[in-house]
Amino acid sequence: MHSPELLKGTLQTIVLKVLKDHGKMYGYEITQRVKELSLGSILLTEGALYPTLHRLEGEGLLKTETVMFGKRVRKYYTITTEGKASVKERVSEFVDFIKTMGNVLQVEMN
Amino acid sequence: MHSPELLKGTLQTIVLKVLKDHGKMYGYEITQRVKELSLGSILLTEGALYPTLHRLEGEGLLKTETVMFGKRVRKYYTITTEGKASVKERVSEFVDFIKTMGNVLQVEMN
DNA sequence: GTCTAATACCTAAATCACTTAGGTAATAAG
DNA sequence: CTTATTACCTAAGTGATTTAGGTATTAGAC
Repeated sequence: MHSPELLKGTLQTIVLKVLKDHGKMYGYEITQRVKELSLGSILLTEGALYPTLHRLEGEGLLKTETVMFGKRVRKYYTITTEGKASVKERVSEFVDFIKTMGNVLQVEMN
Repeated sequence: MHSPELLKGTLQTIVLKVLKDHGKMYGYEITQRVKELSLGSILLTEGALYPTLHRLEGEGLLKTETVMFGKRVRKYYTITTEGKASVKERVSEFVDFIKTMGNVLQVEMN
């Protein structure tokens, strides 16, 4: 586990990117995928995730579809065209940030 | 300028690392050095910097020396042995974080 | 069969680093 | 003499995230 402070400001980008790469997913599934991709070091909390999903939906970057799975509800999220444009920008902004931090901290990031 | 949210959680690491690399410095000088190293994209605000310096001093990671420069006060900060250990840890933690983010966002950070 | 862990959604109060917005004062430039 | 820069500082406000709750279904262990 990383110190959680570093994660701040990256949650939206992570959610959008994972949804862009893996298509239709529901909230809980996103937490599991991120856990997998990060080898267990990024554990999204539900208290942060659900409000973020609702916000991204409200901004038109995600759209939803509620499905009954037996008696259990699943709310699937898909990225919109607008969301794809946004994630592209956010990821490249993140990469720029990392390059800058590499200069400031004088380390190689690879 | 990067979106400032990404910077959250990195301020202490930046301050400690810059002080480790450049030796004795005062607050204003740190803002200028960081601005330089980041090619103008990281502009530390004083409202964040000074409380951080005081906190790091309180934790024993920095020590200070106040010098009169003509009629102007300058408070020089130096990193302590404890601070050096801390910065080493924080930087490698940051590098780990970047690697993890590289996996999650599926991008090369170099 | 029932108890716990995992799945699956959600909200709301509290936290805390940081921004914003102040304040003081010396020096340099025009 | 007025503005920009240097140089320190504090405190209220902000906002993303944590913490701490709540509801309910399904699977596995004992």
